[in-house]
Amino acid sequence: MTTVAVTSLTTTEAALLALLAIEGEHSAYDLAKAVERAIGHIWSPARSGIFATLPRLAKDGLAERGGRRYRISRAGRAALDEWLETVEPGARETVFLKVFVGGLTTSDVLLEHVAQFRADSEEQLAEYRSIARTNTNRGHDWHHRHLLHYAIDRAELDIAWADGVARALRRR
Amino acid sequence: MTTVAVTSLTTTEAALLALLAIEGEHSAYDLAKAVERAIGHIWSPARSGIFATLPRLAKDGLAERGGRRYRISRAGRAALDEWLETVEPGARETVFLKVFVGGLTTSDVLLEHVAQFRADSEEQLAEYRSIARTNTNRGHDWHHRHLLHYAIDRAELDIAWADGVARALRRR
DNA sequence: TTCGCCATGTAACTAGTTACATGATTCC
DNA sequence: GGAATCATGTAACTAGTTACATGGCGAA
Repeated sequence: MTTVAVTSLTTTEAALLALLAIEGEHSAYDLAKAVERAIGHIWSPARSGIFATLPRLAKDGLAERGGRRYRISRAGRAALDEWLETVEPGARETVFLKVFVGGLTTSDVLLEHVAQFRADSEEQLAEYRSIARTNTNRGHDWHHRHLLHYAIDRAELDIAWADGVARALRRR
Repeated sequence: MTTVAVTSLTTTEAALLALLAIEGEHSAYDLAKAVERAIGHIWSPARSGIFATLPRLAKDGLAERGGRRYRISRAGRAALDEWLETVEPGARETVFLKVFVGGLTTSDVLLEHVAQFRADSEEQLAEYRSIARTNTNRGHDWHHRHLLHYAIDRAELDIAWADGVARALRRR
């Protein structure tokens, strides 16, 4: 009988595994540089966090260490795949990250993420619209209204983005 | 010679002080309800965090405790005012919070926050546009491009919002 | 040769969370 | 009078941060 560790990845762990999967073997320092250049616009762990996370990945068997360099292991790739394929409602930031490293998975998986993102945004939009109907525009409501408008525009932007990405994915 | 504690407020502390300033005396439980109803759309501490924070505010002299109820103290109001008036670059979420409770400060202060927010967004927009020019749309760049478009649209939305809020504030 | 920056980490802290515990109240 | 739910908290954990330490190595 084998025991399977079902500990799911933190976002930082997933992002680093994804980087290792994309860019191959790297040292912590190099990964920190790589983060700063690219993925950091989406997910940006502190340099010290990278140095702390990589040995943990190695200890857990998700990465292999050779000297100061790390590369993703077979188990790490499996964990990463599971993370990539797990759709969860309300996880907006991780959807962005998953699309960013979307080359590591299939269009079908990405479509599921995008669909969930769209559904979440629709829900938010409905809620904000409902709040807007009760806004009196007097007193503190005057200020709140600006944020409501922003939230509504933002939700609409999110929906349009989701639709655009979905169309592009299906066209592939 | 007097010693002044210059410990600045955490976002949760500021949000709770602002709620106390707006809604008057409340218990932790009532504040948790109030958070859920309104300000929670912008800043949403866990219920247990509220229970933990209020006694700390009282200990620090920023709130006065009567039984289980708290109200903001003179020192608390001063700390809140300073928080409200402190403009810092790149603090997007707190700008939303400050606008939300904007009735506690002046239009001039809010205009400064909004101007900083706009400047931050312009900077982001320029950076993302510059990245977009180097995007090849091949391989991983194909995926990155979707996020770049989103980031650009988002920055443009932010700028338009800042302009709209600024106009409204000046019209008051 | 010494000054500074590159590369690699560690230790302490922070702001928050989830999960649990427990007395008081209300409803059937 | 027992069950649910309200009201109030605490303890342990988490994912991250900032600030500091330190050895090597290249340039003036």
